[in-house]
Amino acid sequence: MTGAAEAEGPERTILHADMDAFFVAVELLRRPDLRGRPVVVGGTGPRGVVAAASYEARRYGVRSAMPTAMARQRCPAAVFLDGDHARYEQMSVQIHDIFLRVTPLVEPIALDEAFLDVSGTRRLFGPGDVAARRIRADIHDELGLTCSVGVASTKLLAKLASKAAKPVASPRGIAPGPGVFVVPPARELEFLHPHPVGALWGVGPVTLSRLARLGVTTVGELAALPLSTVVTALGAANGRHLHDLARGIDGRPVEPSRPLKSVGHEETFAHDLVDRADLDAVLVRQADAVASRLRTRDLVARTISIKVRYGDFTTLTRSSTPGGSMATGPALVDAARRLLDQVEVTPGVRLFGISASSLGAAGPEQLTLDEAGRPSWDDAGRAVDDIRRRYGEDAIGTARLVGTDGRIRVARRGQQAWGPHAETADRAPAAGREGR
DNA sequence: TCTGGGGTCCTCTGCCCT
DNA sequence: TCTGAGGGCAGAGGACCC
Repeated sequence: MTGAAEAEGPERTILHADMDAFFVAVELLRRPDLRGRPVVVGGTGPRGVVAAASYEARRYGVRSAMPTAMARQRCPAAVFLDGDHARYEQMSVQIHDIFLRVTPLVEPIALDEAFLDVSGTRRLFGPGDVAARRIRADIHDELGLTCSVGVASTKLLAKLASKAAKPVASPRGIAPGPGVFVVPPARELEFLHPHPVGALWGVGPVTLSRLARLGVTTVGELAALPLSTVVTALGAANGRHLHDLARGIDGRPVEPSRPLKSVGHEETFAHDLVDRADLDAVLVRQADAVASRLRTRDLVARTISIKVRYGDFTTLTRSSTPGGSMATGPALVDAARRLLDQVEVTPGVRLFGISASSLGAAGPEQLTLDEAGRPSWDDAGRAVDDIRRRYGEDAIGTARLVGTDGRIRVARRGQQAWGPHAETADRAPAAGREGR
């Protein structure tokens, strides 16, 4: 199967391109001295998690999403680096541009991976495996990064194929992967069915244990079960979907653009917060960031949700749809405060977050007679956005965003992507306690 | 070992209305 | 007038993805 010539036929040809240890690879571009060493990128603070590990670190059992503390135990010799989300975003844009040279049908899945539908580009670029090799070569030559590409007729198979194309790290060493892996249409089930059932998209720990109770451990075993049994165990929608996937049925198209459904910010604190005033400062900062991102995309929200996670990890959410649309910081703050009022904070809050949903396009607003002719909060918000674009994110903010050191602290997307930073671990309530 | 952040989608429940 | 069925919607929570 590996590297085999692509079969002829009317089938779709879908590529799944996935960068190898992406965040680590980007860091190695500026730290080439670390090549060949175990490197871990992620949150280096007390509650951080691993975002990516070099293959050298994976030999010691370090995996992404693992608590950093555990990674340090498994591989004390590793170099631990704070992630730089903004830099990965920049690099992701360049990768995306390379994908777009091959086909306009590119569906980004994450910063470092995407599906590409190349069914219609055979005349220009040749069969799928040839297009895949071209993408690999361009990314390597122009950006200095390596990626693995799976080629198949469906998204699921292409994704599994890209995994088969990757290097494999084990305690014995690192086995290089083929880089491109093709699943010919005639051999799809032969490839798919031996995979562990957890390899299916949508099978997490809970579904895995439910399937284990049915004696199912491989995709082939799931495919052999009657649909009714699967639906009883997993529910109608999920059961049907997974049963189809297990039989190689996956008609999901590559979707280049999907509308955004929600915009949110959440933050885990280095130490649990017990003071309502501290949480309020976080709430204002997050609402400010969410409002700014809504305005950037010309969106308004009808629903606001808050999320509270306590020290024992129990998590609750509260949401409301007050009527009318929200896109300004003050509107989001007011709505979120009303929700926070319903929640007990004294047990100690580990994580707090705000999310805006039921999004729609921003349009002309119906003003009251009192509001007409006066500058609105929306105008003020746009002015703030403009000043931040010109002079930096911390150039302006509400009084509530000013810290005890007099500096303005603004929440930014991905700023704290993998847990609280080590250097901010002891000053979690970042903003001051003055009112707005 | 002790569990991030930003999302999407699904299910269940309760309420309101017809 | 009361009651139940059923649809639509909001809210809460769970599961999953990278």
